[in-house]
Amino acid sequence: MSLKFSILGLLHYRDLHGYRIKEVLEQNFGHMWTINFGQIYPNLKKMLEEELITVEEQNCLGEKGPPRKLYSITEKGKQVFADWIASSPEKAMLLRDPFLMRFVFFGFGRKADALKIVEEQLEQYQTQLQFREQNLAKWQQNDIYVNLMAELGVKMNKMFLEWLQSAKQRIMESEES
Amino acid sequence: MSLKFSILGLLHYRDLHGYRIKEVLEQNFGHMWTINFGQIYPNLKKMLEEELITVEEQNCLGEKGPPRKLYSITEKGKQVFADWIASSPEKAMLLRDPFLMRFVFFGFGRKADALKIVEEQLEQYQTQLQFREQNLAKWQQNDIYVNLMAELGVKMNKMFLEWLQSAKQRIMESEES
DNA sequence: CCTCTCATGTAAGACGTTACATGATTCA
DNA sequence: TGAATCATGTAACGTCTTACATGAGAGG
Repeated sequence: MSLKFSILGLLHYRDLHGYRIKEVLEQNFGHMWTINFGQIYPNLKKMLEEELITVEEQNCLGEKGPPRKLYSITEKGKQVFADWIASSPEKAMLLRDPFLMRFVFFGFGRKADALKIVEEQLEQYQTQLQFREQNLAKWQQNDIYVNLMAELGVKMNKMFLEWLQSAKQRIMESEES
Repeated sequence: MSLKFSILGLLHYRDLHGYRIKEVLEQNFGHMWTINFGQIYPNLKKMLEEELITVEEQNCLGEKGPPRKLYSITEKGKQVFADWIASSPEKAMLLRDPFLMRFVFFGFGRKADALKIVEEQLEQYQTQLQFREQNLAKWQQNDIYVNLMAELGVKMNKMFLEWLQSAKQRIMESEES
């Protein structure tokens, strides 16, 4: 379960509460990862029980905003994280793209429908590219790995965009089956 | 749930039984998708109830091999599939890569560990690339969309490989934090 | 005969999503 | 006062994975 380790990773940077964890994860991984409160809070609860993190409740003190719970990583948490990061990941990656899922079967649909959906996806890739280029700029001063990751995101996005543009041409030139 | 539609898509090409469906899906999407029998058989059962497919049991007839159940797509199934393929997909893609998940946090680990894991991943990308190039060659005569998809797979793989090679250089040249 | 592959299936549990419930603070 | 945002949480449901159970056929 990688949400657990993502949280431990983020807590290396600074203490966070659940709501903020979701924001940060969405900013960093939001283009390829969805996180729900329904996952975050139960996870934090479990990690507390495992003593990977500690909590400090900021109820009615001088801080502004509604009451929140600030989580910090423990020594045990750092150890568990360190073991994870030095262990070999499973090799398989999971790319689940609802667009590509349809795309591969477009031959059984109508060319006009295919082109309409391709058009929509091109816009999607363009919007996403802007977002990722902003991220890249924003993270310029971060550590080398975060930077490299952001660069990969931009490269990948550009490649998908170029691929889909040339695919659109090929589809338009193709004969109706 | 897209497994349902993948199965309907495959059944447009030819009738299949559950075991074969898994093989075909793994050959085509195996690098980005894992499918278990625990998903396939219950899905087929449900799709039968929804009358999207029909079944023909090949028990003790002249065919060789153990008894199997051959599934075909119905007219209703084709209709449901056609509606799906003409509908706009959700935009978000999901990229869940255990390697990248670790990579982004390598700054909190040791450089030697990072390099070891990067090395392993390079091999993984190389193996995968060979596999995808074979697929591309194999699908040369298939329809335009399947071809384009296979090309994307190869392009993406090459990009990841090149990115990780240059990342390795940058990591080696970087100062230990 | 034994093992491997082909083939179908179920059950338990982990993981993820959606929807709902609650309440405080902020700002118009 | 009312709506929007910040914040925490739970319950129900759906999906996915892992492990197991079963059995036929093929090949040594």
